[in-house]
Amino acid sequence: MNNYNRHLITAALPYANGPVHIGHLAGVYVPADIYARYMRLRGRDVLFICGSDEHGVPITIKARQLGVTPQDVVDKYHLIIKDSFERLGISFDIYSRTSSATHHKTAADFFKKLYNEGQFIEKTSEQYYDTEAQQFLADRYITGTCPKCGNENAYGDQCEKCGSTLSPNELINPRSTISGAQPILRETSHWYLPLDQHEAWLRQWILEEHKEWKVNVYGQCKSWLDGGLQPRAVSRDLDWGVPVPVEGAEGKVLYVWFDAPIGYISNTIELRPDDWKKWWQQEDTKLVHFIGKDNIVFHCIVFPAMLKAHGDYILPENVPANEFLNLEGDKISTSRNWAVWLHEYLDEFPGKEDVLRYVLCANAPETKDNDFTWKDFQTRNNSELVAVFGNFVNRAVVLTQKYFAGKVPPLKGLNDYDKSILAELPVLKQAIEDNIEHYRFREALKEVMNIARLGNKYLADTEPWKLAKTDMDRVSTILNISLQLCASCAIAFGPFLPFTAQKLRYMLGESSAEWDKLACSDILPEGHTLNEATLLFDKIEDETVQTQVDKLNNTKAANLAAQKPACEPQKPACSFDDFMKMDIRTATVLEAERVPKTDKLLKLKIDTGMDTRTIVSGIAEYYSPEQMLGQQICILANLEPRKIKGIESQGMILMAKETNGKMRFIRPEETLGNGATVS
RNA sequence: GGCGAGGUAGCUCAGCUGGUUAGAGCGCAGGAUUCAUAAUCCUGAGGUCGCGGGUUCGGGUCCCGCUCUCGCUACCA
Repeated sequence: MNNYNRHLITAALPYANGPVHIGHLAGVYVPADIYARYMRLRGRDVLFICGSDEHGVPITIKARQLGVTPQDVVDKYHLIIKDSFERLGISFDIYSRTSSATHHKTAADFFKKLYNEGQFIEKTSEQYYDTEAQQFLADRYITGTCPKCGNENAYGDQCEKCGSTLSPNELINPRSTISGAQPILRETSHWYLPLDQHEAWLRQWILEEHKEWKVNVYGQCKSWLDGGLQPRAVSRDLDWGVPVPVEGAEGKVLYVWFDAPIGYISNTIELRPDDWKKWWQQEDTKLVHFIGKDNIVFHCIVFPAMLKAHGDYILPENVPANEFLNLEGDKISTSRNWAVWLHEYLDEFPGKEDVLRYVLCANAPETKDNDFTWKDFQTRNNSELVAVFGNFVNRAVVLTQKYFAGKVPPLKGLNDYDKSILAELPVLKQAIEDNIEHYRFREALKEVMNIARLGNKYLADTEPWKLAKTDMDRVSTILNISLQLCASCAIAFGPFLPFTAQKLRYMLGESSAEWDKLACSDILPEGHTLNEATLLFDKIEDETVQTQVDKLNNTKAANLAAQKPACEPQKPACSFDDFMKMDIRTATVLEAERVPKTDKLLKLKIDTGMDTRTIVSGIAEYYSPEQMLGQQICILANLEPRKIKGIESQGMILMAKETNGKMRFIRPEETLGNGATVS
């Protein structure tokens, strides 16, 4: 790190369509803040940049649902997010937003430069257009019948019922959610960033020059690069976002993935209008992006490609991405309200900001998904923060009040044991530094805690309360050392638990916060007056965490009740003639086998009475080939044949399906001859 | 099915480029202690390092196969 003159630290821009929860914190903001605070304490020149990501289709949809403008939505969440970060002590140098004028200009300029230099390719495609609303429709603005499960309310990009990924033109009966009209296909042109053209240097840069990146990051990048990169659209037809700054591009905005990371740059410009360039364009800046694993590809491949295409910018030196945090065994989910929301936590646990920071760091999902439980939260508070750290400080300070009227007593000679204790400190300091600089914050915090553990052991071994009756010189030395250990704690905990470190420094009579003093044996001068002993942490009682667990259980119960599958709503009326077009017949399964390399497909040979034919059906999750053999079933015989996995399927098996997904095939109440018509 | 990441003590997790009796915290058992928010300190029990092969003098650690979990992705007329 000595080759760098400044440290530019970014934390993933939170998307402003909801508040921040513990998953975001553990994955991104807590580690980033620890890193930023640490670098500042070490005297480095640091900028810690973040802000709300406020564009994109989901926000326009949320606005439409609520009957307000997109700006209203982002205003609301931007404030909640910004405020809650501040209260947790996340020390951004700036927390701005992508709807700012600075950002619009920066993003537009960025685009223009790439556009003018021919870094984009232009492609024309057909997309759905709503003639009533007079606009192109984003995937999410189109609903229709899912071609896969028949759900009538599938979105243009995804069916939430069966989970499959769709493209809008796969939908049957597409409808515009804006006007309800049937959209038409119309030509539109968009610009694409040809990622494929950047593949070669990306391979070299990541796979050769950054083998030190975390395994999850490196692995994900390699997977993408090996799969071959595709051009990616940088614009889309939407009225919310940064308008494409090109003539004839009315109604088009920058795709949110393109404008969002530029937010790091624009927020820096907003903060440092005069010298921002040296932060983004000089090789002696170390740029580090803190993100969650869902953002790896953007920050390691897409954004660097943008920066490289632009030409003036440096590339990130590292992208320490964390895995995900689960909550009480289940995936955190905003839509299911399965989360611990930061702003709620701050209200419900006043003064316990550091407890959350501690727990999220101590159990951070650095190498794999981890689980947050309230039980663990309580245990870590009670048996680590209270019992080890808080208790040690309390012991040292109370003993000093008792025997030396609250003044730091002098060192009166060190014995070998004293020396061995003091000798441990530089070792711990080194370990803390190494771990933080390699983004291992969990391990670093453990080493910090070891200072307090060392203190507890020192007191237990030397027993100053016994010596007080016989040897006050010894007591004097022991308490001096104990207080120096407390002072080291006050420094070392600074990046992790800023509020507590502050409180502790006050208790120690405004002791030093300088990182270089950490591990020194003379942080507190002899005779220095301490302030009154106060408790750094309080125990958390069973009832307190039980309340939180109950809250989650209620959420779970509510979710279950809400999900209780009613029936599918009835489909629109269908004429008798339409129905009669369908040729439904009885048939018998003669042969059945799994289609290789698929999870759901069975290939069936059936006797329809008229002929013997092949049908491929997605029922392997519910029926084994053996179970199907010899069964009489009903089929839609005159369905247009279609190739599935290279096999021509000549018909469809009729299945009954519950809303929870369970499927059973239909058969006549009594076995009939094959080819009997069903109506 | 493909790709990525995981599967190590009761629980939560470390174990870097292969090397002496596999570690930590919590929990548990026993002991010590009382300055401290019944906190602390010491000792101990507890693991066939997912399963099976292979390379090696030697494998949680490398290679192959299998299996389970999580994420992304494909198939679903």
